[in-house]
Amino acid sequence: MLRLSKLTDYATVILSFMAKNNERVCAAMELATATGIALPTVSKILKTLVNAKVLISTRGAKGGYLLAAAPDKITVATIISALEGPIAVTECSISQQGCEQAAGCNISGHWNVINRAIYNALESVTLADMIKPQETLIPITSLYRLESQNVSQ
Amino acid sequence: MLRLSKLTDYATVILSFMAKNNERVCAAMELATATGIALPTVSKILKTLVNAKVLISTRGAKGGYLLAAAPDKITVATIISALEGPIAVTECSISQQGCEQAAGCNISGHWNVINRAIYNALESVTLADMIKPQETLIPITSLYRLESQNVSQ
DNA sequence: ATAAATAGGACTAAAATAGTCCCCAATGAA
DNA sequence: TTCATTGGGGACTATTTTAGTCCTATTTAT
Repeated sequence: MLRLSKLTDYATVILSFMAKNNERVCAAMELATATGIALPTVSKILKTLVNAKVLISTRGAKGGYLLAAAPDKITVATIISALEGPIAVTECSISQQGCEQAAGCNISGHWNVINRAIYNALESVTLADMIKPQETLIPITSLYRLESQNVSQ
Repeated sequence: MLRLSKLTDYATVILSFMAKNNERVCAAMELATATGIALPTVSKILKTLVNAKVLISTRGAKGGYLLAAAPDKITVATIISALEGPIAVTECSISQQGCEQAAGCNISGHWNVINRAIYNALESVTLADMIKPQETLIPITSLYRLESQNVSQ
């Protein structure tokens, strides 16, 4: 299914909330309450996002978290790679030395083409896009074509 | 990292081998030997691919597996959805009823746009492409841009 | 000082994935 | 017609990954 982890999903929810409250420092506790995600989990995600420089943190009383850039400068690709590491579909695309079966495997170049296409798709959507009303963005026909895929499974 | 499961990776290796030996029936045992993947695992993957109609099987002595279509008609999207189910990045994109937090969540439409872009990328590469020599397909510049992403992790 | 926050990391629990095995069904050949 | 060969289906186990929690240290406003 080419799944994103739950934590990444949570991260987009948290960041969307923050983007709507742009320029305001939010404490972890506030974000947990607002999103309904447990505090320790929110906290873990926020720390990761700080390390990836998506957020800036302030310690101490009245501290909290703030977006490190404007919502239209933060892409989905950035968020995903912050939580999951490099955006690539196979192990061998990440480490340059390839897999054990490197000798018999001539297909890594093709995965790179695929990875690049996926990366471009993720790079083209920003946090600002995500908080826009969605009606402007769904071409109904595309949903139908996606669903017809599901049938084969 | 947006990972594909190992089984899917194996499937591409197995199918690539079969594509190179197109029109020849291959037994599971032969494929296991050729790819270095354990027989029970190969067998499991082959069964899945038969169910998804990517392969056709023949039982009994001299039986085995055959591609159900020409290599240039079998896309990577087909292979991936055979093994992993619908190609979508979030749970909520699959079931139409959305997640528990549906009320507060306005972003599913945006995931659909992303899913579609990814699906198109995967649909545009076929098994025939994958067995071509890879030199013809890697634009070096794209690799550099992909690597610069990895740094942030 | 003290209370309110984040930082870092260890740890546990739960879930998904990978891998194996067994018994059945089909088929071709001796 | 019997037997070796090959796939079909599914249960089961082990492993790995992911999710989630918790503890202690550090920072800072009041």
